Amino acid sequence: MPIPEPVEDDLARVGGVVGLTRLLPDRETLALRSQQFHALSDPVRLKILLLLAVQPLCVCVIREVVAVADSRLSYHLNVLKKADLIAGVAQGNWIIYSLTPEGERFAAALVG
Amino acid sequence: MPIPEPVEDDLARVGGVVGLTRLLPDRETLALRSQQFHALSDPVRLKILLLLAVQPLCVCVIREVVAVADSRLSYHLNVLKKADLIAGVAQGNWIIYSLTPEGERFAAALVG
DNA sequence: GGGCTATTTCAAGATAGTATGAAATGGATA
DNA sequence: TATCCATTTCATACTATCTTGAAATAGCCC
Repeated sequence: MPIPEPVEDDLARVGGVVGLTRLLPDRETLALRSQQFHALSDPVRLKILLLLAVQPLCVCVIREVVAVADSRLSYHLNVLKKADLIAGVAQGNWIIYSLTPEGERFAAALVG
Repeated sequence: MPIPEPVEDDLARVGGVVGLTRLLPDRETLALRSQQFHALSDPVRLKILLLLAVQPLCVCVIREVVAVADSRLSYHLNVLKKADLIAGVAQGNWIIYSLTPEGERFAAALVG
């Protein structure tokens, strides 16, 4: 395979195509990361993450701020939950959501 | 609207629902960020970003490592390009892709 | 110019993600 | 128990994203 020279020189230094391939994370890690990024690929979910970065909130408050239908909000909360970015604990009739450690990491990167 | 007490106390401190709403970025910023996250929500694109974090590469080398069809690779490169995470410069018959500053930011966050 | 190569573009179908409203769940209160 | 309220679940329609193979583009070399 012919390769442009400036690329070829550096490529040799990292062990060629084989060397590059070895630098990549395994399939599971890539799947996990892409799931996390997917969870943040929507403005509604991004808002939720940023809100929970301020403080834990019940669904009722989140709904007021984000202004979407109940079922839609629930759907997006679930996407974030499945990506392990947020978690909810029942408190009487309410559910209070907060960021997981992973969620904190992303929120911090997003703000900073 | 009734609110669970532990939430209500903190909520008052940040200015209630109105205060929370003001903390959120504007629509364009949210759209930009969600586009960036979407661009990274796929294992193939994640691989590409990580590869380009090592060094600039032509499509031919990326294809070897990622092992997908030409048109499919081109599609994913374009998603990353539209999100302004990578950029390509033609070099003779090749196109050499590298990370943009934004792409570097994400790659660094991903590795660290 | 003619042929070769790297990469992109296009159109089509296949798949995945999202919105919506109605119904279900489950805790609280009386 | 009956009722109310916050939230989720479900079914369905809709929309966006992805894959595939074939064709197009554009630079290089003879």
